[in-house]
Amino acid sequence: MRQDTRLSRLLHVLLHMAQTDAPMTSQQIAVMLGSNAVVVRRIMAGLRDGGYVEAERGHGGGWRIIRRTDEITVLDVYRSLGSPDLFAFGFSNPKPPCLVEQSVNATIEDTIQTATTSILGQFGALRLSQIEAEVRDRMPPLG
Amino acid sequence: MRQDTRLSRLLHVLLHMAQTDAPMTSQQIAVMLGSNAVVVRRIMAGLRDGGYVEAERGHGGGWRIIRRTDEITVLDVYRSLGSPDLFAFGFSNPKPPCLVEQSVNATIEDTIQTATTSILGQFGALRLSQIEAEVRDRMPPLG
DNA sequence: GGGTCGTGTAACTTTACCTATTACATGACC
DNA sequence: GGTCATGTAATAGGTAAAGTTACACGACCC
Repeated sequence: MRQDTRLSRLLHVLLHMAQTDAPMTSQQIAVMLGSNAVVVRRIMAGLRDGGYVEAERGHGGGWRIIRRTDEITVLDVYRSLGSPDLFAFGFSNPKPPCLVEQSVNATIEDTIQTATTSILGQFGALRLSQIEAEVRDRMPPLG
Repeated sequence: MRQDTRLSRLLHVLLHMAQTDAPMTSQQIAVMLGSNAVVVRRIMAGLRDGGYVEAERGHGGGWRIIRRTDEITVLDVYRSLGSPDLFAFGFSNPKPPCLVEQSVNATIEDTIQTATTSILGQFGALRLSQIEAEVRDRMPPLG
């Protein structure tokens, strides 16, 4: 199954936007992501509606981050995407008449529930500023 | 993203097979799952190769479970499917030159790693017999 | 041994969803 | 007014599971 890469793309974009004051155009971002300007605008729409970024049109326009990186968590970004499915597996029939299938569903559901709590908990605890700090760790020393 | 329902289907089938001595044909199973006999044979192939079920051809043939339900874990069934991806999200470029993207990937990877451990741990601890017990809990009392 | 029933598999189609592309309207600046 | 940029609809592409068709192989029954 093809994976949804929007979350990691958005994080990538936001961190770059945080590094500069100048607005970035969708086209610039698209090149950075190896993607397409329209795709970029599409996935940025949620962040704009969530109040994390701003878009200006015309000459000198583009996208700008309008919150500090310690005010945005990975969970915020995930929610801006509309909280897409986290898991690649699930069950076909949500309300089966068969008791056996009900139990199987309950079992899978329980696992998914536990893992969801774990993942969203991690996302919620992770601020963009922490990823920024990790970037600095990866930077080779200057001079 | 469409979800992979093979795991829950296999569990469902195995538990029904454990309830009877007579072999079940792919067609019977397909009706049970609201699916197709060829699809059933396809997803059962891994269980057969893993030594959990046996298939006999011809008159009176079909699928039979050849292990006790307390000898099979959900993890075994999952592995029989070839350990498919658990998560619907991921990153596009596994080895990006960009330091920022590297950090984002590491962050996502860390979350996925933690959640994978949690999920596979739960799968490994869950025997089919435990799901059977849950089915009994759901049964209305007799008489 | 021919007929029927069942698995085993290959090949193709369908389905669903993210991704990519095209096209065009709208707004902002020079 | 022209150009640059976002906003969005409409359409095509890519991928993987699910569904379908077709047929070979093997086992049982008469």
